Parts: sequence; structure tokens; C-alpha cells
Amino acid sequence: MGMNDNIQIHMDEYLPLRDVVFKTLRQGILTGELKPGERLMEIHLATRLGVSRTPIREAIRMLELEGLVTMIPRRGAEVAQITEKNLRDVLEVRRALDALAVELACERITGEEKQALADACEEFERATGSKDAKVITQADVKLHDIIVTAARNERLTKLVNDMSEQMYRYRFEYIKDETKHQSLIEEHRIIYRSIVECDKQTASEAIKTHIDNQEKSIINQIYARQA
Amino acid sequence: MGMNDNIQIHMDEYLPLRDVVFKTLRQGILTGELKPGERLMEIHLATRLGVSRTPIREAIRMLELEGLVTMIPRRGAEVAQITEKNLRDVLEVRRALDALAVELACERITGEEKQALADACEEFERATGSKDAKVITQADVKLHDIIVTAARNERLTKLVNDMSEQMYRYRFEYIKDETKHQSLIEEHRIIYRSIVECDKQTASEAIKTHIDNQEKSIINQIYARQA
DNA sequence: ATACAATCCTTTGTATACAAAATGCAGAGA
DNA sequence: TCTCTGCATTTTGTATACAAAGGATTGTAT
Repeated sequence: MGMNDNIQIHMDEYLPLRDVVFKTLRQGILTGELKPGERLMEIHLATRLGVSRTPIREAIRMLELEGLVTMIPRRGAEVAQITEKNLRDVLEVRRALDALAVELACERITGEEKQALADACEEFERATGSKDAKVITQADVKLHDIIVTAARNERLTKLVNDMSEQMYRYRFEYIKDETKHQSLIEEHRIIYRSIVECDKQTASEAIKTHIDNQEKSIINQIYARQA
Repeated sequence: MGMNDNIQIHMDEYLPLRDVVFKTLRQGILTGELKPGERLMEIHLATRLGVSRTPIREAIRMLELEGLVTMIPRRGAEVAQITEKNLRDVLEVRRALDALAVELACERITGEEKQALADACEEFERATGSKDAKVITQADVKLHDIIVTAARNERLTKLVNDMSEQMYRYRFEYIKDETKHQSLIEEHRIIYRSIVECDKQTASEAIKTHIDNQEKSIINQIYARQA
């Protein structure tokens, strides 16, 4: 030992092309670069990304299962339509899962994590000062990450992360709205305090409010865009 | 209209090979035919199922995202290990989602569905009399299907179905245990009644108890198998 | 001008071929 | 006997080739 620790080979840098393609397409869809309804044609994507059709196809299979693309038999894939119903469905589920996460976190959070959570709250407050949506978003993500991690449930973590990512583009817009910042800070504080005090009831209510506010904002955005 | 209705071509019979392979492998894993830790080698599977490697690979990508197989870089896929932690995680989430489902069902269930639910309850009672685990399981699935459908949330439906399927093999064993039948019937009745009466609180508690009982049984089974 | 039909072209679905990495085994040396 | 090294085999990762289905376009007939 000792020597091996220095080697520090980034052996884990290897990623199959399918995963690269998967992440790329996913990113494209979530940021809106690839628009809903847009067809995903294999040769097209393959030449564009400089790979063959095989990794593209495998990536599409993954996106399909995540619900980000819709398959039409013998016609191929297209970026899934986002309907209002669809979003409400996702948020409805996410609300329940986030509530579960904070309740579990109340029971299982460690001392270190409590500290990390406190730090993350402060960090978020500072980030709102920066007026940089990206920084704020990162702080927000960090905070929520600590909570779901503290829930000690891998399946839950994966689900919550998947669902948050689906709202990526909307969350970004939401966080740009500075009038919401103060209430966000307040919500985070309540969540933090109730988790530390192991007050499941309050924590769960607070996170539900948190999601509900996001929902309202997102629904507004949809109408705004349509108009 | 009229004429076209008669044609009734089963045009939708077409399924890409990848989906056939997917379903086959999935079934194999869930029934325990393919055991945890078993390697899934592509050529092997391909010759066995009489197809080429391509559909096999695409099916594996899907299974991977469902968490049924684990990928080891440059080594391929193997059937995911089922740990006790893993099962507890799934059940913990399922508990919350099922609770959400009944609560939503309380609000949204239609008159027809109420009738269907009543029928399904009776059907289940009759099924327990048959002593045929398969028949009983079917009746149980039917009942739960009606509930999640009544929740009117497609995302939720998909998640709940996925999670139930993951416990397929255990559920089967559970339902074989005749000593549990009476309490199962009782639980179903409570759930049914509270949904009809739109009593979310009771419905949610009842379904949670329902899942908790399943959990106990499953954990017991695991210890029994290990011993 | 419109409707219908044949044909071509695009695109997916599937199979196969080739390259690179990893594993296992055997043999040589200490 | 044990270990290390090198080779052979296996298996994945990626690319390409071929077939069939769908859609579009063009031409023709009414």
C-alpha cells in the first residue's frame, strides 16, 4: 500500500459509447435543444456524433425506458411530448417521494450530514445573492442531494433524481425568478430545522409545499409559453 | 365506420425482437429461472433464443435501466443480486407509492370502477377458496390494477407495476400461505370500503399495513431460504 | 383539378464481421 | 511448490451490411 494509492489511474474514465450517447441525448432533450416531437433518426445522429448506429440504438433504448423518447413502430424514436397532464403526474409522484425522503432522512440522518445540510442551507442563501441562476441551481441540487442521500434508500434516490431531471428546464426558469428566492430560503430553513429536530410531520409538509410551489410555477410557464 | 370495425386485424401483433427478448429475459429473472449473479452472455443467449446479438444487447440495455441486471464494464451483464437491503428499499418506496395511489383513487375513482372494485374483492374471496395460488394471485393483481388505474396517473401506474413485478417470486410464495388469506380478505375489504367512502386516511393506512405484511413475509422467506 | 396507383427513397430492424480488452491456463523460473 | 509471464480463448464494444416496411413523390387517368 502507499505506492498504489499514488498511481491514481483514472481507470474509471472509460465509458462505453452508448453511455456517452445516452448522456448527450438526454442532456439535449432536458435542455430543450432537442424539442418534443423531433424525430431522432439513427444515421443522422450517428454521423453527427461520429459513431455508428449501434451505440445510438442502445442509447435510444435507455431513453425509451426513461420516458424521454417515444418509439413509433418501424418509424423510430422521437422526443417525448411533454403535456401538462404528464408534468402533473410526475410532480404528483415526486411530491410523495420527496415527502418519503425527508421522513426517512429524519430517522436516518447522521451528525455529519446534519452539518452538511446546515452548510448547504447557508450556501444556498449566499448563492441567491449572486443572482447567478446556475450557481443557485447547483446549491439547490446540493441541498436536495444531501436529503435524499440521508434517506439511505438507493432506489428512492434514483427515482427522485430521475424525476428532478425531467423538470430540469423548468426548474431553471423557476429559480431565475428572484421574487421567489426569499420564500425558497424560508422553505429550506424549515425543512432543515424539522429534519434536525426529527419532526417528520413538519418536514414532510414543508417539502410538499416546496414542490407545490414549483408545480404552480411550472404550470404558469407552460401557459406563458403557449401564449 | 362499421366495416373497419369488423376487420379487427391484429396489426398490433408486431413486436420487435428486442421486446420479445426483453420480456423473455425479464420473465426468466423474475421467476428465478435466471438466478442472481448468473452471467448473461450475448452469443449464448442469442443462439439459445435463435436471434442475433443485436436484439439481445438492446434488451439488456432495457433490463439494466430497470435494475434487473448489472453491467460490469467489458465483462457484460449479470442478473442483479437481490439483497435484503435492496428489497427493503423497494418495499419502502412501494409503500409510499401505493399509499399515494389509494389516496388519489379516493378522489378520482368513477362509479364503474367502484363497482369493478367491489367485484374484484368478491372475486378475490372466491379465489382464496380455490386454493390455487395462481388464481388467487391473478385476482389480487386485478384488484390492485383497478386501484392504480383509478388514481389516473400514468407515471405512478408504471412505477407501481415495475415495483410489484420485482417482487413477483416472493408474492407468489406469500399468497400460497393459506393462514394469511383471511387477513388479506379483510385488508382488501377495508381498502375497498374506504376508497368508496373517500376516506383517504383509512385507505392509506390499510394499504400500508398490507405492504408491511408482505414485507414481513418476504423477509422471512429470505431468511428461510438462506437457512 | 383531383384521386389513385406505382415506384423510389428513406429509415428501421436484424444479422454479421472485426477489433480490443479481459480472463484463464500453461509453462518457465525461482 | 509457488509465482510470474505470455499466449490463447472468450466476450464485449463497435461498425457495417442487408432486408423489409413506410412514406413520399411523380405520373396517369378520370
